[in-house]
Amino acid sequence: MAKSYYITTPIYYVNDKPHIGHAYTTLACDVLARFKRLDGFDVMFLTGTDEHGQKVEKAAKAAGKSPQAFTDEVSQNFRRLAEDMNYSNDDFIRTTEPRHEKAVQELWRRMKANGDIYLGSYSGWYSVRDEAFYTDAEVSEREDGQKVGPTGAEVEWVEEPSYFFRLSAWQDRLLQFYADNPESVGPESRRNEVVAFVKSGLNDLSISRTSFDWGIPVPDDPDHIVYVWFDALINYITGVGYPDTDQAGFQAFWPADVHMVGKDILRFHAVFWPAFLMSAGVAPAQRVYAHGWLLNRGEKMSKSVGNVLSADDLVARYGLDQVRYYLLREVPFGQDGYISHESMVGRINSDLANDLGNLAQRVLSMINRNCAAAVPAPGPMDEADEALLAKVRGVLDELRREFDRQAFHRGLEALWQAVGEANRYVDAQAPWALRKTDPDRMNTVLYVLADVIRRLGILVQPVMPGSAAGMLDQLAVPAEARGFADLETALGTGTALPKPAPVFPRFVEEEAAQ
RNA sequence: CGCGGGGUGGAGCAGUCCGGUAGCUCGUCAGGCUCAUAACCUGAAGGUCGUAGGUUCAAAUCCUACCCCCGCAACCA
Repeated sequence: MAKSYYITTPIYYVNDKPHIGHAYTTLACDVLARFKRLDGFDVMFLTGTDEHGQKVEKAAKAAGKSPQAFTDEVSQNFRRLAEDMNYSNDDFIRTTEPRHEKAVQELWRRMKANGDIYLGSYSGWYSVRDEAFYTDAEVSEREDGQKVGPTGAEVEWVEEPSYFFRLSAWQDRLLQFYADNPESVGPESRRNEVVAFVKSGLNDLSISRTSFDWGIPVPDDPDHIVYVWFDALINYITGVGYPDTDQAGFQAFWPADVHMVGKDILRFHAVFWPAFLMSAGVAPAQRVYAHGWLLNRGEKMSKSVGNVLSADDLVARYGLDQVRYYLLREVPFGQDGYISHESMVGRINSDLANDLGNLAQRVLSMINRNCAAAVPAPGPMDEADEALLAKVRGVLDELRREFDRQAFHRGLEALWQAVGEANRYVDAQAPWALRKTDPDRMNTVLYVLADVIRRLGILVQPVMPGSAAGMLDQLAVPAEARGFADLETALGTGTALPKPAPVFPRFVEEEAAQ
């Protein structure tokens, strides 16, 4: 039976316009999903949209639509993003689907049956203008005696009945869980934050609302709507068939291998979510990984500053695979990192066009011209040949190691070290000189290089599926011979090859606008 | 007494947990090659590792104090 791998993105709030941050998170998942598929895993890759809540209800009203019609429409933005970015998600979940309502209500019932849900009342300083509750510390008194929130908006003390999750009772079991599962939260610095937070004590969590309607009704108490975060997290098990836990999908894929999240929503995923699951008798996910922010030239992207980058624009300008490569290579995944036009052009021209693209082009051109446009038959291998092949063969294990801990930049670095070796080998062997002095040796060198390019092409597929396919097409590698298992075998000889064409164009700056 | 991240050659970073030749990418300069997308390869210059003390045979790495930068309202990955 194939090993299984289940990876999820957060579900995105429909009210948002997709931006580079959404693209980034899902990209990371897509690369892991593709990597695992090529590595022989049975993969489930889930993304989707979070569609309930007061804000959606209001936005729908403002648009003159029913919430369902409204979400039907705007959730398309995220489906389109998935297509534009060439994501390979296996499913796209919406929290408004019947299967999800069923899962949420069932999980709720089980948690309640276990005594972890009780009815209480939720109170706090509420600002109608901000639509938010504030703590005592955030509220101050104006000269006229009116209480105001941190934004200056007037707040009032409100109280409404609410169901609570007994999170406070889960502190010790959560700490035990983290201790028993050191990989359950990454990167390590985030894990430390989470553990520190839990150690500092946990309050019970309000998990229902009565002030609006757009959401999933609480079982047996339809005046209450399930709080959006509770609702949203459950999508991860809905996606694999919960509550039907006997079903093959659930059996194979749960607990999930990775929940990929932005650092801002780590607490929900690393504290609340495992507690919910354990309460219902379901195993928590094996790992939650919180990545950093992309900073536009060092500044945080925000709507108010107006410097939010869209994935579409970047792709239109630089190319899809270029953007996919750049985002994962330039920024260490667990940290915040700068992105800029200059560094993008640097990566495109140095790494892609000069190093990898040109390697393929120079080798394929020589084969095309000097080997009758077919893969040449090698003679005996010498030490240099073996050394290069050994280096390239070793990359897969490095990729496995680095990608399994979400260190994409490290994995790509290892891959590019092999590219560098290959370019040095070309210079050292100088096949263009061998053409006159020792054609047999030239054939061997070009064969080795062709096989190296094939291997690099296979390895780079998860990150740049389209461009990798282009490289492999030029070596006439059949579609069914492009998995990691095919790295066990060598390139066949004698195959006729098409005329080579550059795979990674250089980025040329446009002339300054007149 | 807020919290967190960070200060390493021109730029961006690794190394700091487990002290012992300061490494990588880009850039700059010089040279080589000419197969290739003006690409590739080699070499060089350039850092008293924020500051000041301390521990040690030895500190970027451990300890103490201090200085500086960034984030910590909302939107949001």
